[in-house]
Amino acid sequence: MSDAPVTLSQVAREAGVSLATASRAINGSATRSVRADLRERVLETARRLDYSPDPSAQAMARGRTSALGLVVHDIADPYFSTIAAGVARAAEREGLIVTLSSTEHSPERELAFVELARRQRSRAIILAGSRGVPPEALPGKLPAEVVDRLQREAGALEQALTTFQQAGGGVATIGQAVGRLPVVEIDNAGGAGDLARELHRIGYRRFGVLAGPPGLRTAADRTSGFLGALAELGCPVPDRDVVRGSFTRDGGHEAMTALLGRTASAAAASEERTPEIVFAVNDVMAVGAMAAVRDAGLSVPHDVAVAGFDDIHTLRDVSPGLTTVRIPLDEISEAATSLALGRKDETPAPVRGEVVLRDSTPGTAG
Amino acid sequence: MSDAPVTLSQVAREAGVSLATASRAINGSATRSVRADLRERVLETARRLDYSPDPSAQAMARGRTSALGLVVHDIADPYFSTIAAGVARAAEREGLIVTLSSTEHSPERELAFVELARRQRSRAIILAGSRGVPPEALPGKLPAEVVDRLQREAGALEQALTTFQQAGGGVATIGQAVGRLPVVEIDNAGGAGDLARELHRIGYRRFGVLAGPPGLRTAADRTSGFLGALAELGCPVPDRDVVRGSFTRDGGHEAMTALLGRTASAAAASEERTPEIVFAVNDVMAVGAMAAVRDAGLSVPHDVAVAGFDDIHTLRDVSPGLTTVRIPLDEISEAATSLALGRKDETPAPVRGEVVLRDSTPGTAG
DNA sequence: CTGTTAGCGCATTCAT
DNA sequence: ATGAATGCGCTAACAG
Repeated sequence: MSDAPVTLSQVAREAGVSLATASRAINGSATRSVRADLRERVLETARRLDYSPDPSAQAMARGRTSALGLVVHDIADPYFSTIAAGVARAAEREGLIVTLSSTEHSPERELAFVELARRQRSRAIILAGSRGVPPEALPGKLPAEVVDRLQREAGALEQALTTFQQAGGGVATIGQAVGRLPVVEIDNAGGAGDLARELHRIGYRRFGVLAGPPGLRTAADRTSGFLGALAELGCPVPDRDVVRGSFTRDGGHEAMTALLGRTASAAAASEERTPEIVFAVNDVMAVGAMAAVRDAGLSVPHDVAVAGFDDIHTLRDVSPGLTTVRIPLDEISEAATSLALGRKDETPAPVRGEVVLRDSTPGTAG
Repeated sequence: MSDAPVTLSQVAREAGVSLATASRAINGSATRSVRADLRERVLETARRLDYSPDPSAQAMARGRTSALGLVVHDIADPYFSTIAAGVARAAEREGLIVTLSSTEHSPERELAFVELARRQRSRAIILAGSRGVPPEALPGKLPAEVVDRLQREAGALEQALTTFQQAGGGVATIGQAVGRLPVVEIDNAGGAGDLARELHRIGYRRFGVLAGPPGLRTAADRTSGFLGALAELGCPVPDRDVVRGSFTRDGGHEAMTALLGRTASAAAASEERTPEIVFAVNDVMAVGAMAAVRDAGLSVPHDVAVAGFDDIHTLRDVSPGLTTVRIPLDEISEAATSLALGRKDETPAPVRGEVVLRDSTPGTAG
């Protein structure tokens, strides 16, 4: 019925107090305090008039909003949507509004959103799946142009985040660090190494890897951790069995299809070089890879075993169960929220995942 | 380096014009216009100073923000995250900021968010998975208390949305209508009926249904559409083979487990009444149900066939492929955004899904 | 402890 | 066509 929203001054007038008092009563000012009976009267009339503050006005007066920006590559990806759920829950508790940006893997959008968050004076911003220049460890040199572009993009992003932070905003990244900014780090290399050792222990020897795209540190770290551990075990993976694909379900499908095609033709010459197990650097890729195996008329794990990384929730429903490295996404997203909001002073220790063996890698004993 | 954001007045001063002129030059006022050379000068200095407007200030001056509110039950659910992706894409095109609320199935949060959107003067709000009082058609009477609560909740939600709309905000719901508010409707009953007829055609006769919870119209409509079509085909489903569960993956798992347990014990007495096929009212429930079948040591479709509804993306990776009713979620979420933004005058025709038969329901011919 | 006042950054009305 | 002035709703100095 009532069209125009109720304002604070209406409440104040109605309650017979000044604007300032009403504000303090409702908001509980840090410095000043309000007599109990007055506060009660204000609160009561506010309730009666169904008052609630205008966030824009508060933002202007305070110089900061109560918005929490969340940046993900693709909200439809279970990995990111799980993170989003955790962040949303934490934000709700803190009374913050979540503003979402699904960048669809575009560095430009990522950057634009960070800058928007700054001028909007968002309280904090959380970056999941952030980028970073790939370490040298990444197998296969990249063209100088590509490295150049990646560096430029990473630099711009870091610069924007730093500016945001200097303007008083909180920042946290999930996955791996961007510059020296706060991060809930995932020990990707360590987890992948653990996985490699475990798979080796249960008997696998001929490995393939579905690596991610250049420019994604997370992917690069997992790849190098995996390959490094195998090399130490005296079980190196030939370059030709490391196939790049995008960090998505379809990327996994394509990479696996390519690998299968290549090894099929090679099989005639020397059967020995067919990977008996393939590690995809994340679960959505692994799931796509499993589909590719099925599409090729083969079966997991009979013809080829598969392992992933992350342990996304939807894995409960894939069959056979996918061996992976469990990352506690819920905890991590909550931790990132706390970190971004300055609830924790220091950067927490890197999260090291836990290897979870399932039916997709039964081992070679049987 | 520069800490404080650049303001319009700084740009104006720097360009040697008044605040008003700068505003008009940058924003292109509706009524007034600006001389070309001046405008160019303003634009140039704005660019040079890296000016960008403060959304809160604009919101206050204009009386409306450029925020688009999105309400979903659970952002981690693939159904909703797909919708979110579509809405995010459309919003990006429109230059709007998406504010997300993952209500975790809480009517109170839903309501709170709608009210927040009003206070915040959001441009529009999109409600996915909205509630509604279940139609009488729903099998099994509900306790009067429950009906009462549901009605109260639905009424409050509709009231809040209507108020928001009267205050100038755009509204669209996805799924089924809330009152007379704009909606991109899904013909749930029709689609479920089509599915029932198709399954009947390929030979199935003994059906079970994993129905949703009371209070969810979408679930109720699908259930009644399915049961109604079967009744017309002379193939009614006994009440005992209609099991309720929550509208989630776990709900499907539990309901299927319950159904299997019940029929297992009943099987001793009369084998005939074991459902040969079970329809879960959405895909995530169906996927949970398939897991339950596996957990019981049985197999799909050999021991029991399964069908779902929605055709969520992640279905590509379940095996065997799940028969379902395909709903074009991408189109729908874009349509809903247009509708909420008033880009379309009239409510579009209800979307009727398309039955997609896959390996989970091979039929009884073989 | 309470009230008065001055902006926050911008769009817009009114004069010019 | 341009500029000066007003106010959006609220918080935070400043007085009392």
